[in-house]
Amino acid sequence: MTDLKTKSEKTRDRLLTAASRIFAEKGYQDSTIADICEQAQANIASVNYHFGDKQTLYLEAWRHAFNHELGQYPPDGGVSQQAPVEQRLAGRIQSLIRRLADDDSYSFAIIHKEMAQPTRLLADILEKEINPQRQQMFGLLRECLGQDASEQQLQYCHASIMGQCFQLLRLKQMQQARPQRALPSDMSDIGAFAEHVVDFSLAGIRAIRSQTLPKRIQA
Amino acid sequence: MTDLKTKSEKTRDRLLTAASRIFAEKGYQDSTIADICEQAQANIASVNYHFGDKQTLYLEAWRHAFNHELGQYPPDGGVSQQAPVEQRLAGRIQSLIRRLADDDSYSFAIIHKEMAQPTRLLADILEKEINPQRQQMFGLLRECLGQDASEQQLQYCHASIMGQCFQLLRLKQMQQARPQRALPSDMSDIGAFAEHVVDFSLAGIRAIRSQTLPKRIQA
DNA sequence: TGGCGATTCAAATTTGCATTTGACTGAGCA
DNA sequence: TGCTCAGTCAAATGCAAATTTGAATCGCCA
Repeated sequence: MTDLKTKSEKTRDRLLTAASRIFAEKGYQDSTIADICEQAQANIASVNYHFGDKQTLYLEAWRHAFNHELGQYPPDGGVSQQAPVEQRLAGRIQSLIRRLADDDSYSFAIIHKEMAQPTRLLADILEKEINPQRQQMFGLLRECLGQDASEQQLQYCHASIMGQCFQLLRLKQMQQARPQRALPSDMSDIGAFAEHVVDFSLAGIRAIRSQTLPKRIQA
Repeated sequence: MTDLKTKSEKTRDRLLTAASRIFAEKGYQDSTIADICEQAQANIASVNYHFGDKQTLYLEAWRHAFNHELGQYPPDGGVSQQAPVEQRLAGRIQSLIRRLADDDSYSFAIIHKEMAQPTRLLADILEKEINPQRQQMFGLLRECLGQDASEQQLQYCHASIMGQCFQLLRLKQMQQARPQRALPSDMSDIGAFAEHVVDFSLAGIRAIRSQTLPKRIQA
């Protein structure tokens, strides 16, 4: 890791790391500064010293997690721009799922919590960081579905894909929330699940597409 | 509505109704007893009198919502037991989506919040109430996927379907959380979305099934 | 009518947390 | 050696929200 100059930077860094982990695990409200500081081996007052308040720590922690994950998960999944569109979509889905499944990737887990219990604190950041990715996804879907696809069909297919991806987060979360109980689902083989979502979704998209085409003939 | 005998039952009922709505909207932590009592036109102390504490109110409110929805949304979606299995699965998915979309159905919205921010308070109830429905779903999926489908494939398909259904809740939630901003998705036509999920999912399931069959030939 | 258990109420108490304070530490430097 | 200043610390403060209390009220029935 990049070695840091002063002791304060080390503490600040530990705070950000612990905060992103705990915010991802419990959400903004349920996370306490005391807990974060304890896990970061820092004093309670260090949050105030380094960040001013809990809200700023939240924002900075998300940014910290997000930047940390940048590059590690290219949005295109490493698939060439020249590849067929379904392959590019597949790469994108796989990359997203791997990122969501990564126990050290907190930015999406925080978003997940934020969507369930909006604090509105991240709203601006999300708009700026997530919307571009969303638009790229829409572009791929438009290609897959054909030019006759309606805006609604695009949105629905997007929802179908994202819903499956986030379901993974939900199941992960539930598992870690109750260690003793029998697991409702085994999501340990992420690669297999990612492939499943790709196969399932591409089949779904082709079905929607083939519904759309006949309309053209009828018209 | 069923007329209630005593005034206390009325207050108790108003508390349960208000509580289930507010817990569904904000989750356990973010809901305050003061808010619930205000909306139920009851005194702060009435929660303590009727339920003892906030946790018990939470449990009772979920039960109240769940019972209230019983019958309104038959799990089979009104499709005959003799219908082809894909049709029965379709009915089930549609029924689930309509229920999730219903602004007056709180039990699933509370579950949704509970999954994102587990309080563990509902764990036992959920196990008892939800697992049967889950098992029925697995039965249908097993039929659709064929006898050669693995347990993992079943779980993955289940996750794909439930993920899409819950995505609707997520989007609804986000919409009501930020009134002014441009909507990320238009989910106003629930019937259309329900049909989309059915078409998308059945196509996905058939694709998984056709992957499975060849294994048998190879063997 | 008067008494009594069931409810309701406003006000007090307690709790859990974020935030603030002011004293302490230690490294760098003249 | 003594000054400065970024960081650290334990303890105090403040506040919002849950919980408790005890007095007031209601509805019913002897």
